[in-house]
Amino acid sequence: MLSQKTRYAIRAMQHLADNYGQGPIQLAQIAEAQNIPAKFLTTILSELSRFGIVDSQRGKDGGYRLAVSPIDITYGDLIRLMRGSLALVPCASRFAHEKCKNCLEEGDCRTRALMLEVRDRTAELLDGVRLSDRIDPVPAQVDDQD
Amino acid sequence: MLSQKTRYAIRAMQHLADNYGQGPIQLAQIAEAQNIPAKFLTTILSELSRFGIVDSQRGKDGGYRLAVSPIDITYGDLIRLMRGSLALVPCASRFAHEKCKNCLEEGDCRTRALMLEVRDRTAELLDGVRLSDRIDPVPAQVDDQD
DNA sequence: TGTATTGTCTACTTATTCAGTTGAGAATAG
DNA sequence: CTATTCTCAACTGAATAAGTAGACAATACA
Repeated sequence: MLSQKTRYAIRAMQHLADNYGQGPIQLAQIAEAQNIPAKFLTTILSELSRFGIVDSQRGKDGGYRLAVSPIDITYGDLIRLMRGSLALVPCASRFAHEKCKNCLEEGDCRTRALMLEVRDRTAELLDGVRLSDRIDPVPAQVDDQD
Repeated sequence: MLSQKTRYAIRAMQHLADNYGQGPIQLAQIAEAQNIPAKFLTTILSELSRFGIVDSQRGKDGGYRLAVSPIDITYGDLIRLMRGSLALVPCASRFAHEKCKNCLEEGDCRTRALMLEVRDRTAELLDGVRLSDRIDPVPAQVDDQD
């Protein structure tokens, strides 16, 4: 699961993408529109700013804007940035690869091939959609069946 | 990421699958072969037993065995059992669907469609491989690039 | 110059989850 | 009836997540 913080970051970035090229957007406005606790959002936006993916401006009429065109930011980028990896297990990560603790040797691992496949396919999907893409919302789920 | 407990559960189940039809396997043996803390494994196996996916037998020469043929257990089943869901966000889960906390209305959600696609594709892969399948291990990763 | 505004940063706090242990108990074989 | 093996509830300690507090820095504008 994505953490709450990652989800907030995604929504904040969508908000900035929707207002790209329109001058700085204030934190308070994002917080309200996206239903994110304002104080927590400061942590998140400062972090994104340190990552260099948003620019910030202080003082009157200050705020935040994307540092990069929304066409150049994928959902995969955002999740990797906030969470470190798209993979289900450390040994199946491609950018943050490390040995799974207490596991057998990687060469003997019975699931790594499958986990790599899942991570690759997930990356393909998440890197295929950009912040500039308008995604049609799917109707809310009614049934309760995963 | 999968929790350590989920990863232990998967390895324990693989061990039982490898010894399917050969009488009960003792916890201590699984723990040693799979490098899992024995006491923790009791918690895990008892849980799996309560789920009805393994049978246990107490007393001398007791142990555990799969309650179901390994051909009828997929990796997706195991992860869902231990983690509750394959999805990246609660609202994209199909079997454990619930609203994401502090989110916008589902009908307005900009990422749900994408998250549903990821979860469906992940499920397809994970439910396509069974405990009975012998997966060829992938050579250990050398480079560090996810 | 100075004051209101808006973001930055470090350091908490509090809640939750994870990982694992303890220890008493119950079934079974012999 | 005893040794073995699983069962179960409760507990602990560590890590992570989620969020808050509050002092500080930059900027605009008067």
